[in-house]
Amino acid sequence: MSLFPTDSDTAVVELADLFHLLGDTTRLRIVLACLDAPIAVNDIAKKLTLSSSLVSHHLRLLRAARIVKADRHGKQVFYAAADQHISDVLTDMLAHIAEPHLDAD
Amino acid sequence: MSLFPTDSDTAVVELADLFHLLGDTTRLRIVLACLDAPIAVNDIAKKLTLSSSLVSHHLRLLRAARIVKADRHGKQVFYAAADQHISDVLTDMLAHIAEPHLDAD
DNA sequence: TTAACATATGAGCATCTATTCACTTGTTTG
DNA sequence: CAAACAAGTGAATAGATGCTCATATGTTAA
Repeated sequence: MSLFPTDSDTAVVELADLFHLLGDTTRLRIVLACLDAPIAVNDIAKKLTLSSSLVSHHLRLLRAARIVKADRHGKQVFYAAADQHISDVLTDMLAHIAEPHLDAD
Repeated sequence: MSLFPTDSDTAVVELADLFHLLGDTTRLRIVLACLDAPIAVNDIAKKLTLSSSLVSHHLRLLRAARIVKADRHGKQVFYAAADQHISDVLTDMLAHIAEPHLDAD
């Protein structure tokens, strides 16, 4: 297959799913909170001022898409970015935002 | 600021907006269609079997976020990826999908 | 076992959004 | 000018989804 998949390719759906998950502010914040070091659900909730219920809901989706991975230590479950590509994607997107642009369309 | 922005940072909102736009299958297909070479609205519509109205609606959003850029030639308007970071992001995400993983959570 | 804590999950609701349809705007040619 | 073609836009709607609340599951300590 070519570098970028064609219309009917299931990879498009997979790609869209991943981007969709990162496309929510709350969920993106949760991912960002997991980037530096593994962090427990409650600590994410406190850090972002969210209910642990909501954080858990989002982590469920993020884990299912393998954007984050879970690691239980006693009562707590620590979450971290699943692989390097996740932070690479975020770095690229930040670069896109930083890209200089004239407002000439 | 640190590599990755903090909670209240407006960059988080900007990032989420970009991901949100790529998080729709139709819109993502449109972006992918613009990657290889500039392509006219009608040609995108034909290639993806969509109404040109729908394509136009999506391109409006994609252009506003500077994911694609527009170039008019006569009656037609050609769209292309706005900068290299966009295809970089897609490449990274594809790598994430390709990442080997055991289904052990 | 019971209690306390940490995380997970189901249902309901309010909000958002992708799509369609009708129409308008812009461009070139006759 | 009018006609034909390309693209853009507004409104309406059907479906998706993030959040809250209540509850359940899992883990450790007493």
